[in-house]
Amino acid sequence: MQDRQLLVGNYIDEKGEMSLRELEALFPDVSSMTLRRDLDALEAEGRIIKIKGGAKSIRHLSRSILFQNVEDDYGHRELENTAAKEAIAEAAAGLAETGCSIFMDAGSTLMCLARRLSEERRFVVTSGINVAMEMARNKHTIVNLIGGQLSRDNLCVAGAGALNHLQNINIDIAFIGASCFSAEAGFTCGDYNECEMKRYVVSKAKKKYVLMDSTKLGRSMPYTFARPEDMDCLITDNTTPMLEEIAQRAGMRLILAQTGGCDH
Amino acid sequence: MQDRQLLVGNYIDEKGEMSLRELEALFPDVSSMTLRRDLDALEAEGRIIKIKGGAKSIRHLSRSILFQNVEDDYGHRELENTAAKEAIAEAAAGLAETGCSIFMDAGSTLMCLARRLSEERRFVVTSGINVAMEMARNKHTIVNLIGGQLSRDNLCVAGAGALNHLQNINIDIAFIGASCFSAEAGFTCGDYNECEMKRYVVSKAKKKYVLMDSTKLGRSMPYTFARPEDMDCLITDNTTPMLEEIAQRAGMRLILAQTGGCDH
DNA sequence: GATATAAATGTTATATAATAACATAGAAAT
DNA sequence: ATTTCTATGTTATTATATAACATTTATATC
Repeated sequence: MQDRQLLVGNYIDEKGEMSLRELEALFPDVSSMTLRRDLDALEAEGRIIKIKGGAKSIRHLSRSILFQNVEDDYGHRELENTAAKEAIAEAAAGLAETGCSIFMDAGSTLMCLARRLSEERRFVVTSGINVAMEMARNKHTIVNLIGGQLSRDNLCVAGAGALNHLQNINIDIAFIGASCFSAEAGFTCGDYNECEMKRYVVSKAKKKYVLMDSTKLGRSMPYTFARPEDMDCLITDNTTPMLEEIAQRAGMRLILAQTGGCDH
Repeated sequence: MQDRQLLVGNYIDEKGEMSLRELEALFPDVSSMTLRRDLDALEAEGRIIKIKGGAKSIRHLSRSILFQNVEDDYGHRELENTAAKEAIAEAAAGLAETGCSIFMDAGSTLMCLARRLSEERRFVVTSGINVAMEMARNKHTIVNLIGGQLSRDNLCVAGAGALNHLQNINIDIAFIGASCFSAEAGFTCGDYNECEMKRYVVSKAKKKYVLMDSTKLGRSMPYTFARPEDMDCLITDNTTPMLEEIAQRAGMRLILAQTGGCDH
């Protein structure tokens, strides 16, 4: 039956990867050979790829590919601190009201957020082409991509055209990523165009949230795009007394995202 | 040795997929167990994924994912007429001089072209976010992405912002895709914004090439973005006497791309 | 409604591949 | 020179995939 085949596909998409054993447990009234044949069919459709003892979801793989930021010379990148980023994204997702216009920055933390938001009807402006691609999965989401020069590093577009483009767009909520934060320099990033773009968004948006994991605390990059007093809220995974003081003085709310495991 | 492991990775990237047998033949002086362990390491790095009897390249998979145009309701799409598209792209690649500014449209044929162009130093403006992603693979290519609303169907951005954006960009060579061509309607496409964008590019570019496989001949879509006399050249995989006459009268060059297999 | 045909599923035997555990050789460190 | 570690090889075992055939279920045709 086609029914079961679709179900199998959905299960695999959901979990990312499933063993034949798990499938057998889920479908006890068909033989494992039938399930194998289902996997064959799904693979032929390009929906999954079979691995030893099970299968992986292509859709899921595509997510990790989009994450993988056109990999660096050794192929490893952005695998760092995933737990923190996921937690931060989870916390941010709670702040993304529906029915309003949302700006989403580029970067891996924002990509984590995109995954969580891609199920609902929304209007999204973004500077990240992987974010755009992820959000476009949902038929009911309108995705607007900023134009400009593409940065290989973080798949972010920025530049002269970007500012023009943003001029005519209203932003209710802006989710912005930061490369670093320090007391002296504020929120910084390493690219001039990107910095200008972020600064413009900050000046324009009604609510401004910055997403940054705690490893970026106390460091700085060349370009400052905002000071604490410019932002409504910082969502991060760890705090210091210093940071709390700065936040309090600037009237910037601090949200501490709980990472999955215990964190002592 | 790390050396061999890198080599194995490169081979797999190149061929997209390799069996253990093939690897054994390529590396006769190590045992198959060693090669297995290499595959384990490469998989841990996220470079390949192991399948029964061999491995697949993630980089290669990512290409098919980018192709797969945010799949339609049944997951199959754009697998049609791949041979023709590849041949057309191959012919077009020969026309893409280096050291000039190139516009690349969105769509699967253009994505085929992107794969071929992504090895050289270039300046590229594009409306396709998958095209942009593919081109960004090369460190020496500057990629400029048009902004605007993203179409789920073909991962194309277009709209008001796009025209503004294009205003300040000079285009030496434009590679444009077409959904349909007919004698009465000329080159057409199905989206208004996209049509305007294409038309603007055509008006602006010094050389204008249109890429279209022959299945799209004789049909038409709502919006006309160019007539034969507007274009310098049509690259396709098959011709008709009718088409040849039209081309001749309009002064549009016809390039016939040879598909791999014999085509009688 | 009966029969023929095709499609889907089940069963088994066989071939193939993956793993684990241990053995060996080569390189780096002391 | 000796130790230690890492990379590689060997083998036996286990698990998995495949192929071929048997059976059931659905579909079409008369």
